[in-house]
Amino acid sequence: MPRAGLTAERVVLAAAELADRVGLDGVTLSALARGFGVRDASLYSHVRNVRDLRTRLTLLAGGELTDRIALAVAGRSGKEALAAFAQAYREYALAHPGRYAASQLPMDQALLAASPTAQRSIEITYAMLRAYDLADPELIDAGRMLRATLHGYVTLEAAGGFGHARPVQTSWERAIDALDLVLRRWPAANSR
Amino acid sequence: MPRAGLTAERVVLAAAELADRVGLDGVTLSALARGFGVRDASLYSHVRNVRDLRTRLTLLAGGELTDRIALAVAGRSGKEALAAFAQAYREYALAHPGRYAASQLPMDQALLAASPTAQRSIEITYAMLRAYDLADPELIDAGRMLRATLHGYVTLEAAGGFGHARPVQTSWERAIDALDLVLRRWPAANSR
DNA sequence: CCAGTTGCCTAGGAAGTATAGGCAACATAG
DNA sequence: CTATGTTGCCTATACTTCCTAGGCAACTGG
Repeated sequence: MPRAGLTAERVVLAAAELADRVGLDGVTLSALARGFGVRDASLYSHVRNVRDLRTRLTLLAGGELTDRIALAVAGRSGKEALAAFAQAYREYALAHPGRYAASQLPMDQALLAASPTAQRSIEITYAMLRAYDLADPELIDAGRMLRATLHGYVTLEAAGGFGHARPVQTSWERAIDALDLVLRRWPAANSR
Repeated sequence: MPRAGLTAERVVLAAAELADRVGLDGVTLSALARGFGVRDASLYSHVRNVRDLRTRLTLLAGGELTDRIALAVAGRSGKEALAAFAQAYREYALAHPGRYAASQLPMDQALLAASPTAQRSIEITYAMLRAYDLADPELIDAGRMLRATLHGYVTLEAAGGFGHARPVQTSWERAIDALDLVLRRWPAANSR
């Protein structure tokens, strides 16, 4: 039986492509094995189990998303950086829905803490927010809100949640404006 | 073989409770059948298939969430209504993680359009936003952003995405303040 | 070349989804 | 009450997915 030349990397990449094509739920070891022309049991030589595959996929997609964002915000600050950040984020999610979904999967906290990519993602976000003169602890609050808004937006969009005739792109641009506004005037704790 | 007295409603309710207990992924016809002390095949007398079960679960959870929100905002306006809305939203998600996840599942658009609950949810949201003097098309944009932020927040929270030591409740309160700020000063299209 | 490693396979089992047909509990009409 | 039609349960079965164990030969390195 000649070897098919599989490696863990190749398997994960194929999983990413399959996720984008048929959705994350469609990524099974069985489907991947069929794609490679091998038996499903053969994949266990390269990934430990489905959970291992998903973790690797999460890290791959998270890394890609972070790279995209880093490239987009490089050399920019203020609203320009925010818009670039958000645009890169949404474009990645639109172009790679399965990868994006994988990037947001809950993951073992220890693995997450050990991931250079996760750290980098946080640093890029905070660097951008510091240009709005935000510092601890407002930096944390604002960072969380930013992430929530972006994630919520692309998730609802992907789920067909914006059914109104109003073009989503227009609403998106308004949302970026709104985010810029609150980042410039982040509410203090006693603003109520 | 005496009948176990199952109905579709009972099955869906059990699914909701199981979802909250073990997560939405753990809701299987097999698990439900075990809970009722019947064979899995028996459940097909009450639900057409897994997809039908999920759709019913989505509608149930969506209705509960909408009821909670409606109750919370009744008689309130402005920031008080917003805070009540958001609090009801997050509390439901925290108390019923599986139900909440089910409420956000993509669903057949035709079924969604025919759902009184979905319509009601939209109406409640827009009623609240009108108190901020928002009108079409800003109403749509703002509504989308509100939903995105809330959904993103509770989703990231549930996935353990807010790992920093900063208490999430504090960040949450700041996010509501931020939302109130942008709703009061919703950016116009030419604000750039 | 030889020995050790390992990537493939088969075999098999567990769990979940789903269909078909049978039987008796159930509901309803006369 | 009885007869009849309905249907909720079961068993049997098939398929899919996930996973483990052991065997064999391709592969690697000395």
